[in-house]
Amino acid sequence: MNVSDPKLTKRKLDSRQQIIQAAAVCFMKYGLEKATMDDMAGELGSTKGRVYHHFASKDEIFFAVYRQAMQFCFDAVLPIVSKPMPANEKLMAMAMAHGRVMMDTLPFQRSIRQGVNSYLHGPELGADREVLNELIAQRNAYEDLYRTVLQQGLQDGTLSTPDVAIAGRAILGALNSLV
Amino acid sequence: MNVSDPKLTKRKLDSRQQIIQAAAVCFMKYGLEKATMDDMAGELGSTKGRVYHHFASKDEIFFAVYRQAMQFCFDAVLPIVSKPMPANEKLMAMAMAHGRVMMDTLPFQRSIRQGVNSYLHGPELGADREVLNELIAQRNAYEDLYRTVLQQGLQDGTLSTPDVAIAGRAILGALNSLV
DNA sequence: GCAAAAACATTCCCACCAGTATGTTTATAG
DNA sequence: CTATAAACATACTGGTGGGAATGTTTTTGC
Repeated sequence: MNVSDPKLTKRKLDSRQQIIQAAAVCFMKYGLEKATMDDMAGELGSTKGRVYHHFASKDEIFFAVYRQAMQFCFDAVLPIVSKPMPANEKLMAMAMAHGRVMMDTLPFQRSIRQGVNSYLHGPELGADREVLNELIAQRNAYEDLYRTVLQQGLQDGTLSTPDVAIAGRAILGALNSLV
Repeated sequence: MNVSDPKLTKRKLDSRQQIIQAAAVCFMKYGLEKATMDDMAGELGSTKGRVYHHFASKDEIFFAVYRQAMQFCFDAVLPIVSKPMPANEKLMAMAMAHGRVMMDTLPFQRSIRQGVNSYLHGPELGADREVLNELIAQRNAYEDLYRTVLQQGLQDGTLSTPDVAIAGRAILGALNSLV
């Protein structure tokens, strides 16, 4: 409520951010399940105690990494989407921006690639099911940005394809292959 | 050396084949690392003893699944490659055949998708490094089939693209997204 | 039919890791 | 300066799964 409150929260958030970053690196280096909590702690020269003080479980950490990764993508691409441009140029600009983000935040992007596959298998997760759905929804929203521009291109005549769905798949597939 | 020898080998191979099939199913259902040896054994109504009698380790089983998966792909696509056709038609036929194989041998294809990511992480593997390289080489050889046809299409004029490498990526990305 | 080996099943071991419990330090509040 | 809570570190536990050791049955070669 007084001036110390935001300072405290900032410290807390900074520490969380460090952990998320380290987790992303470990997920990329060792893989989703092979990366241990000790690995993450070691990555920041700490111990598990610190990690579990900020996150309840390994899953929760991965979710945080996922959110961060998607945030990076949205931050880079959304500004371009809102700009008035011919659809073909816009699509290119979006793809370029996407590529840049992939390079700049590689640990995060590779982590979520692994995670999507890993977390879809098995009926585990229990209460986290809703969180998972939220993250999947975010990814669909991001991919829809590209599909929307593709549609615009068909209407303004700057793009053409026999099949919209297939073309969308191909574009997303090509983009993701950059990882 | 006599007539019983091939019969014995056939029984052995059949059992191995059953295990490989069950392993592929488990890999798809539970994921690469989450699938346990007991899962595979349970899938065929047996126990670990049987599995470890035919395979030395979990890795070795995965390698067998990988080989099988690639074999399915080659068997389906190679006959088309050797046929005399215009490149654009040939590419379509190959893609169709690829799609069919994906549907027919889904457990295998999904397994190797997971495995490639999983086995690239970490400097483990030790002596299996060479086996891994062999499998990667096989996959590259398969993808080269598509790139080659793409090149042919550029030469005979039935296909056109600004950038061969990018187009190749896009095609493979689209094909793999079918999984 | 009878050794011998292959094809299994059963049982056990132990390394590993997520998560917990508890101790210790550091910062904040009053 | 003190008590109080947050931010860590340390030490421990429980379950799990890969793989080995060992037993049992079935097949094969003679």
